[in-house]
Amino acid sequence: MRILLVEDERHLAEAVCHLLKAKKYMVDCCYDGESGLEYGLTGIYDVLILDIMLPKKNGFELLKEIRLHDRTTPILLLTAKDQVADKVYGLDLGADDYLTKPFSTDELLARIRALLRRQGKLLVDDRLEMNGTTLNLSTHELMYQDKKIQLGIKEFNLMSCLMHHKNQIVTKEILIEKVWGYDADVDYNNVEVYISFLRKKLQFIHSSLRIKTVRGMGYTLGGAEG
Amino acid sequence: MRILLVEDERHLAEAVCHLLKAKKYMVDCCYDGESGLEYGLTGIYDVLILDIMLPKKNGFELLKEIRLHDRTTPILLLTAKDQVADKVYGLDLGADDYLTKPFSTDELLARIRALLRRQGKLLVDDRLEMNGTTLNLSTHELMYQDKKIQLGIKEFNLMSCLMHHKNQIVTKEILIEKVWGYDADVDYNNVEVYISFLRKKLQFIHSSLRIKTVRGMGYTLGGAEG
DNA sequence: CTCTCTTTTCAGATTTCTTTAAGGAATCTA
DNA sequence: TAGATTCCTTAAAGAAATCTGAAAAGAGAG
Repeated sequence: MRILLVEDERHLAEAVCHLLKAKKYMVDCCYDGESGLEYGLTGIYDVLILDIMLPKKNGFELLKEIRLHDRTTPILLLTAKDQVADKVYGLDLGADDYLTKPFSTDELLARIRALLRRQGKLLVDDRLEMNGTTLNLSTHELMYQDKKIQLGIKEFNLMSCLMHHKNQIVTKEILIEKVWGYDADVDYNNVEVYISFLRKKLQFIHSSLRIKTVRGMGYTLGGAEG
Repeated sequence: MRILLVEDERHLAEAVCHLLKAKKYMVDCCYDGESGLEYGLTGIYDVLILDIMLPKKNGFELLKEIRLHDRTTPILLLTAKDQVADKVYGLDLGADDYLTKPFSTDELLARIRALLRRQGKLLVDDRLEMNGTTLNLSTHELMYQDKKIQLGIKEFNLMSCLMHHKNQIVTKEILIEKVWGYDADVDYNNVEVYISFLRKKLQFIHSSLRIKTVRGMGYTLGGAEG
């Protein structure tokens, strides 16, 4: 799987590039619209990620020109926050999806997987694993040895967040942001309820993972002993 | 299976279109090179059938431009007479096969089947199999042991899509794209209704397959246990 | 045109997920 | 240890997605 990233903010580009490579994608990165067009037209990419605000040629122009010649490669747009108009315009021009900055890494990866899946392409690294317990990112099944159980969407997001931060403390604020969204107004008790659900399901499949609570701080996912 | 036919002789186009539909292919038809290009580049077709003599943009140009962006979709050329030069030129440009007019219907169908088979889109004997349940791709019959039942075209496309993605989740968006077409504006409920039809038919033949719903995501086809 | 089969639409029933609420347990503080 | 705080768990209300039967609309054959 080869991905083209066109993004002029070096920091962000670097970070995303690193993230994608860690997920076993091959990534090329451009920092302006002109070179983006050049690379984009080669047709060798499985997904294109385009920022809207770009030097030399903005994301819309880029998108338009690429779509003149290539209607199929999935394109993901990155827009600044709250620019709904941009979103609509971009989708009209032929983008397949969009993501507003700032975005979470999970969100980005999920969108990429969705685009690839829609194309019927094989996914790379489609599961998270920890101590023998596996979370299938496309079916949302949690599995340990031969037992598995289906997670709901909230349970799934919670679990994947914990697994991404294995052995680290994850605060309830962070969990709320990942599971309910950036500006959600949700009681802490909701997190507690879902943690409870997850613990039950982990137990059900006899997983060796434990969600430990760190009073006043949050939770950490770890093995049975620690 | 979706086929694009680009042919300006209305009579012939009509006839071929009718023939293919009778064979349960989904067929779209264009009458000139420009719209042919537009449709051809969508990438949703399993086979492209291009006439050489076309208004606005002839078959060779069309072929060339399509092959710039899509090297895999099988292309069958229709040439006027026994123009060996045309044949060679066409194959050089990336066509997969050619047929000289006039041709027999059987001949056309055989070429199409051959192209599809070469792509691995059809199994050797024209059927998809899973856990003892088989879907006959040419008669559209669903069979388990000695019981069988006829599927309609929509039911069939749905079923084959699920069988192609066995044990994976298939979203309603994807099903709509595959069954109703890429730009179809179809309510989710339609998918639900047809899933319901299929479940009834699977039950009728006592198949061991089950269509499991993954709430908020889509469906997956699996064995009885789940 | 009529009949039949397919497809779509609609609406109520059903299932599953989410949130709220409350009592009890655990942990901390003074 | 008493009292305060935080967390756990369960039950039940509320919301949303899905299922499904039936009717309406459409398409094709004769």
